[in-house]
Amino acid sequence: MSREEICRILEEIALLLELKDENPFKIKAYRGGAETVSNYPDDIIQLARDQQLKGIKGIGEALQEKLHELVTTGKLEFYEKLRAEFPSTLFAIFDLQGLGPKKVKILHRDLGINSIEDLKKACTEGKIADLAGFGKKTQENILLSIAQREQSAGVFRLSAVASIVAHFTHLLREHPDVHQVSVCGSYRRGKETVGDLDFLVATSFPADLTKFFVTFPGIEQILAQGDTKASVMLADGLQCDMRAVANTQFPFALQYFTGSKEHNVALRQLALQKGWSLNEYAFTQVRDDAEPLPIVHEERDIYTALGLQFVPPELRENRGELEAASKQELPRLIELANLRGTFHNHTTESDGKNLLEEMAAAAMDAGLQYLGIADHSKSSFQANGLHEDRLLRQVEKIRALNVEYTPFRLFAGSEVDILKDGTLDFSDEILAQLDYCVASVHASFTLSEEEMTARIIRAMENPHVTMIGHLTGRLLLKRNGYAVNHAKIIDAAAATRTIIELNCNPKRLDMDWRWWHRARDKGVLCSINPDAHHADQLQFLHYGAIQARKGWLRKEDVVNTMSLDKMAAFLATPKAQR
DNA sequence: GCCGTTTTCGGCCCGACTGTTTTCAGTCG
Repeated sequence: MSREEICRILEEIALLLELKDENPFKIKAYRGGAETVSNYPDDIIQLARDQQLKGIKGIGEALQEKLHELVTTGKLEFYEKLRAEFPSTLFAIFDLQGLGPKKVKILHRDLGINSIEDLKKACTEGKIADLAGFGKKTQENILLSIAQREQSAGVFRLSAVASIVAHFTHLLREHPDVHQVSVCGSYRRGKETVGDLDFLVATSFPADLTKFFVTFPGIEQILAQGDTKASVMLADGLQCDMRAVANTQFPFALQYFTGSKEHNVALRQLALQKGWSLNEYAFTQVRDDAEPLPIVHEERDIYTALGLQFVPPELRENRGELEAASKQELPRLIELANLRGTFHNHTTESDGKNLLEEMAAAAMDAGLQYLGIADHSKSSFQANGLHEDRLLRQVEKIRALNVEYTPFRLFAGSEVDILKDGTLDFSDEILAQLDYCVASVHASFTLSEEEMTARIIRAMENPHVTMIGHLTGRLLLKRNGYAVNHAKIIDAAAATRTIIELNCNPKRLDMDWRWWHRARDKGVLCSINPDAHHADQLQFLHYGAIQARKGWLRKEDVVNTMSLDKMAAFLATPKAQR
């Protein structure tokens, strides 16, 4: 039983207890237990097996016993009994925005609703509006939520499939008859979400490879299996395809299956101009007066043959990359290794899981020169936001630690709430004592686009606001961002010299990559920030680099590529003169 | 269900917003 499975079961218990109207603090205890299990820095499975969980904060006697039962028997009687009381399809309803345990319980009890399908039917039949505590508006909102969910069904966040990609790629690479392996498709292009995974292998024995592929762990159903292609469905609904080609075909297949479709269509048109046809296997001559066929050893040679610069996969979205490549004007894209530090990180002082010192140690381990600490401000109650006195004490502590940490450096900041009217949660006098500040919206999401845009612009006009955090507040596949006029925000950012964050928490990836090219052209700087609530989450910078590349950003467009000296000088310069 | 220089019970995160009500319950961050 894996750590993830245990967490899922504890979370599910919490939901079930909510349905049963249990003591909310008991529910909280199960959630806390899941959190502890997920973040525990040691082998908590082994500790549970050896009954050595005593003393771990958040795991009391009851959870100690339950975890022991889970890891030794693979089952938990308490959970099985609880689960038998409700249909499993009921859980999906909790994912809908606006529906919590109380409402779900009423729907289940009074209308016998057991699934999203039942719920949708009841809504369209107008049965929901008559329920006590519900109304017409609620009914409409539920239908909206369902529509949004349907839109994103069978779609996964990039980070959610990363481990499957690594695992399957590894298994394929280990096979003795495989020469080359790559994942293709939207995953290779670094799209924020993917619908399926495409694996490509070069081999002389394709049929053996498709046979091998369908034996991979976690496969629930084999959708198709032929001599060169296999298609499978994993238990979580993720479809994985594998294609096997000859070694000489590999570069063509890699290019073809990476896409995007629109990029490929444009590329094939270029080939036709030279008298060649391009498909997933080769160039072929289609006109007598065609130029001689090029020799292709690797993917790059295809682009070269067409008179193009190599187009990195992240840019292959048919958004001007071929035109730029034909003029040799593609930007030299930023790389993860260019990052020297990062801002917007939390500690246990607000809702982070690691101490200030632990976050600093993780940053040093990651090879960073500096780390910005930006805990929540007081209005974010739910996140244990800091009042002025706690903030100033933290600043003092950071200054003291910096003496010891030299040449590494902590920057003292705050993730200050942008209040409903665009003013900030801290006064200018307080903000002036910080090295920087990230200003973010955490409440009043339902303002009109005009109001929300004005609200954020007002915050940017504050000389102490260094950068705007998670611009739209979106949670990928879960919640749309609040209404913001990106173009106006970008213009205001340029005018006020305010940095825009690329929040690289894989659930957010906000501001969206589609806007960065425009921001860059207006001279707006980007800060790639993990929004880390745990020391391990500094690794999110990896996703930030990918999204920045998708947004055509170069090293010079991203502030946290600056060396420590330059960064310190930059922050010390008044905002208007940066 | 967890926790404890108030240690075996009593407290545990608080406020805004929405949609339902006619003073508030449910949900969310």
